Amino acid sequence: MSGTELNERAQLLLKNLVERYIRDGQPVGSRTLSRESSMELSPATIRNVMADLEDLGLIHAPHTSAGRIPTIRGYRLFVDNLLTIKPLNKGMVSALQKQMGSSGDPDKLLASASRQLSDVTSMAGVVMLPRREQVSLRQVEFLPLSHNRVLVILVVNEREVQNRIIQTQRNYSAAELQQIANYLNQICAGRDLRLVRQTLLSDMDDTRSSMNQLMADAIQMAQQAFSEDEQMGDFLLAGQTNLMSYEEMGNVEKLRKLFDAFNRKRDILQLLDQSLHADGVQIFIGEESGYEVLDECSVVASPYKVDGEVIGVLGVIGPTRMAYDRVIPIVDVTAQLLGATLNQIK
Amino acid sequence: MSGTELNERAQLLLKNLVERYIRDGQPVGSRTLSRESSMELSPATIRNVMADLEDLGLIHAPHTSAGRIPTIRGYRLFVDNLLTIKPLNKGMVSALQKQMGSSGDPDKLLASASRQLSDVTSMAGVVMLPRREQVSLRQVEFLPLSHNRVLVILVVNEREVQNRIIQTQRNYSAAELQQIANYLNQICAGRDLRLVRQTLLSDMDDTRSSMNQLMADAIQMAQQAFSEDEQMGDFLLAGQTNLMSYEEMGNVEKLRKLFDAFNRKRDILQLLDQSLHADGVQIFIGEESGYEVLDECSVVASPYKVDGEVIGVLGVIGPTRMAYDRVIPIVDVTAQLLGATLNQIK
DNA sequence: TATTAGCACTCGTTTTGGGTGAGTGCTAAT
DNA sequence: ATTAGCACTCACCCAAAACGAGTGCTAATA
Repeated sequence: MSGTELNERAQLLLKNLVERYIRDGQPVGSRTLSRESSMELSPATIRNVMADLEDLGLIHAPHTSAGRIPTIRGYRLFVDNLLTIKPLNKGMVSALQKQMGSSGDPDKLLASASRQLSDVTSMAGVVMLPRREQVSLRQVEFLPLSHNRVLVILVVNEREVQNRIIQTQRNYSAAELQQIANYLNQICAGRDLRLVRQTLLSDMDDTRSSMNQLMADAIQMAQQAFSEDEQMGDFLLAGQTNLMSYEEMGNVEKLRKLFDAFNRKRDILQLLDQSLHADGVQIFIGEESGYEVLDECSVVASPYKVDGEVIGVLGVIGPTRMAYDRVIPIVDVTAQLLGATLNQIK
Repeated sequence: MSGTELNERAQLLLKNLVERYIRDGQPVGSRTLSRESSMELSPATIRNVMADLEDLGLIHAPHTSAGRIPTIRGYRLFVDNLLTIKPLNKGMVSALQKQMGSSGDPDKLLASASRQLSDVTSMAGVVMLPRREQVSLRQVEFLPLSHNRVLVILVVNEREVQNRIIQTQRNYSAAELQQIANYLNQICAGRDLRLVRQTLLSDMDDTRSSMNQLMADAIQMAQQAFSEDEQMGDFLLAGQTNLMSYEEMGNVEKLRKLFDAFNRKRDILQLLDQSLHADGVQIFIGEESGYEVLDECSVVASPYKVDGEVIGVLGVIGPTRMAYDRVIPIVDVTAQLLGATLNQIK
């Protein structure tokens, strides 16, 4: 019984313990477990087994005379080996399907997916926006504003519209700007934005003298207009407030730190990034994530694909004590549905 | 002493009481007030006055043997008649000025203003986005997508870019779309979007037969593209998490309701709307706002103007017990700075 | 040898109750 | 009109006691 291996009985007991604890949040003792678990064992026997489980660091007692609760390692073992996942029933799937809607707008879809995740799980839903590793320029347009400023509209990746405002040396007329845009569209359309920037840079040196002024201006303007976007990825979060109802979040100070992390975005993004190249559902339990603010949270995440290629990650953030058997398939299915729906409107 | 009028002494006492309570959050008793207030009065006398103030509903005691705290009406009287506002020192103003920055982008400005409000006051800062009562169309552009869908880019109000995706009857080539856009730009540019929609509607009936197919298509497309935006106003909120540190928000359930209201947006918008046509700083104390979630909050708001015309509202949301003498000028000045800065880059 | 009953023990939680102190309202004296 | 004096209230703190869920260990049992 000692050593590092777990016999079947111990595993089953651990499973029961974790399930019970997830159900009602109280430390579970030997008596309870004896009644609960299908096998007929006296509390005393169970106590012996639990002592072993504690030695292995899978459960621990918050104080001497309390029942046991799973440790992070306990949850891990549970999730990896012991969990029996409840497949979603058909109705559920098609409800999700329907509710996702199919508005032509991908942004709306992503938002709807994150809301759905949060609604269905009563936790926080998160959808990481597709990373635009390479952004291919489709079209650029310039409109004059007052005070030597120009409104730049970029259409990239076939369908995304960005706009920014740049400062110019002098006032350009609408016609001049049109000409400049035409020129840039000619040489840039369909090409990657980064490449374009490099090309322009060398172009400028090469042919500085040989170009007419307008062309030179065009290139200068493009430098500004195409400047690095700088925005590290982004994500949509829904249902943060759901997290406020869990007693493990009763501590307002912790809650605040968590919400601050959501606003800061960076940590959450880095974490989600880790699931980007995994396949299938990934689970980070408590401190495993490596981020202190997520100490008492678990993250269930899955990449979603369009055309067989991963373009983003979605998932759920909630307390460590969550119904993994229900949440995992929900995240899984939502990722698939989102992928499929995005595929349709591609 | 009885009746509904307050003599000078009672007012001064109330002022001291509110100031003291705002400073350290404890119910304040007669002894404290006797020491604190400059006039020489024994605690007993002060108790008599306080009894009167209580009868008038300006203060109340949380329990028999505690000091008094201001009621909503007490705060109101204090804010309206008793408050001595600390003007901001020059350094503060120019610091705000500088920090607001002057990036050409109005959106960034608004965001920066709300962040600033929250940083400086340690509460939540809010900036209501300019209402686009009438949106004048500057330019429209169509780009073909797959599956009979078209990406529409609208430039309205000289500088704002909107984009949406519409579904069409058949596939149009880029050239066709270009033609349609040209046609629409000709007849619509510079005009109000609502008017345009109406005009198109009647045009369609009038001249159905006389037009060529493409024109008819154009009008149909415009119907979709210009369809009512539907988005009720919007606002930018910063520093919500600041609110989590106030003990009056210790109650997580209340906090959750408040945050939900922030997400719902509607209530907050309606409240801010009320300040839209007021001039100068407006203050809603506790339940005065009429929204239950704001029971223990006050809102200090001010409209901001461009070109002498009010285009939005900004302000601060925090606990009822806030330093009004400091917050009011901050909101006031920020509104003016924001207006001025927007004016510059108009 | 594995299981179990029994038992002393631990320790968080709840209850009780006295003491303290800040603050009150009332009354009578100034 | 103001104030001193006084009895009273009540949240808060602290310690002791009662409680009870659960434990580890040991010895008996199948």
